[in-house]
Amino acid sequence: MLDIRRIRTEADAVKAALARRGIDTSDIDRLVQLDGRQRQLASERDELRSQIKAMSKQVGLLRRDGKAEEAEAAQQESRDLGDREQGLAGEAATVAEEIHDLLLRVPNTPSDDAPDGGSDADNPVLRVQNFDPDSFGEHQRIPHWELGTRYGILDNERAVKISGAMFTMQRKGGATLARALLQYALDRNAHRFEEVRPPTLVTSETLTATGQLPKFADDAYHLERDDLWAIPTAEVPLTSIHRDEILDAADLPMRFMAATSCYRREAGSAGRDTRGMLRTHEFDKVEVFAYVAPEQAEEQLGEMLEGIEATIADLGLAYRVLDICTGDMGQSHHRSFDVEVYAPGTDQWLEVSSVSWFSDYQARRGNIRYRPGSGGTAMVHTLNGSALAVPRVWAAIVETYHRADGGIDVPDVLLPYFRGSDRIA
RNA sequence: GGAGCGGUGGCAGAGUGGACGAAUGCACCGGUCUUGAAAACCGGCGACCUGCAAGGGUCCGAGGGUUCGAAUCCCUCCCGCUCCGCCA
Repeated sequence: MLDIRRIRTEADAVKAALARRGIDTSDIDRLVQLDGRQRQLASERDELRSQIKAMSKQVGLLRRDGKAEEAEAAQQESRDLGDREQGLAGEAATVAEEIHDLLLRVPNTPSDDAPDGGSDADNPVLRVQNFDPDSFGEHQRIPHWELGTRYGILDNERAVKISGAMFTMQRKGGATLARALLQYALDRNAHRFEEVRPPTLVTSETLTATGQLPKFADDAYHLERDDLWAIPTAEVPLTSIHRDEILDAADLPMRFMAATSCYRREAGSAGRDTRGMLRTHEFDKVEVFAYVAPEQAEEQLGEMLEGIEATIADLGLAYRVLDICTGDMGQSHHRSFDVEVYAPGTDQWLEVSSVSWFSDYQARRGNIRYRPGSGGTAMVHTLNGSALAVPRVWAAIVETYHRADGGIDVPDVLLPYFRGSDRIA
């Protein structure tokens, strides 16, 4: 969430920044108004409390000195002050609640560097790598779900029987490929990031810190009896590792990575990309994450993007990098880049990674601070990126590595994970 | 799930209705001493809100309640430990 002090002192600048997302900014006006009222109420209450405290001390002294009548009078006066204070407290609680609810729903302000735009159609393509459209043969122009069925490495029919629509199951070399990709991505990043196996069922507080709650509750799986949520990405538990803590500046940046299953209800997506495994309710992903001091954020962002590009490039896949525009950014994002791989079978660019800088938006929601050299405490910045989202990379590999004479090769960098085989199928 | 015991500052740990935001120790920071360091000694040392400042206010797991006054009493919940049950 945004800093209420920033909203108070720079309301116009905040509104201008949010307007670049193409959203209504009347919430900011309302927040400024509520904030003024809250501050007024707080100062009145502080004054009353101060009087009550002084009065109570006097009561104690009077009673000790045996002056019962005077003590009784002071008690009565203190009671009256207490009643007034109660009234103010009630109003203050109402105002505080409205402020909190509003703040949780106001999105992050985009970075000045983020390009303007209204939708994903406006995202500038920063670069295209390894891509030559004429290099693909007819045998590579077959969608992965056809190849998957042909070679028995994808069995979605049975996945649907087991779990319903939009679930997927890989078998044999296809299953090996999915697991190999996870291990490959972890190994690629192990020199920079601490490996973590976090819980994948989390509390509402955890899901609120990253921004999925309260606005996007419908997108997540909820286990009602236990009030737990299935994570949509490892970003969720990783961000909450140090929630409600104050970090030592010397420890920053702190970097974590995790391979987890991710669960998404994907409401409203039926009918598009539902074949194969491009869009499913459950998939595996390796996520990289960092807590940094604000001045370290841009460098960390560049480093993450670079690492992710190298991971994809070394798999021998064509990819491109998009600079996400203000109209397409997620609620919590301050700056964001997408990496898309080229899937020849369907002639599509598939989003396999999103590298994002959240400024202090998530840190404030999760109360994650550090002690800067200047003294006191300040909010950290958080960043994360998908190091490798398995299903779409799986699809691109199966299509790209399909041989003209039949069979599917293992990309060189994955050979160590294939038990001596050099064939996926 | 049942029974018992707990939850206090970075850590350990006192405090069971009245000057407690909280003793003490450790850790940490500054200083004295020393060629340097250690030791010793002196001083400092929580977070947050508000205010130009002086100051005022909030926070002892969370939320409610009793009281003139709550870390302290009562209720609910959460978490931890021990034992039992169950279990990969």
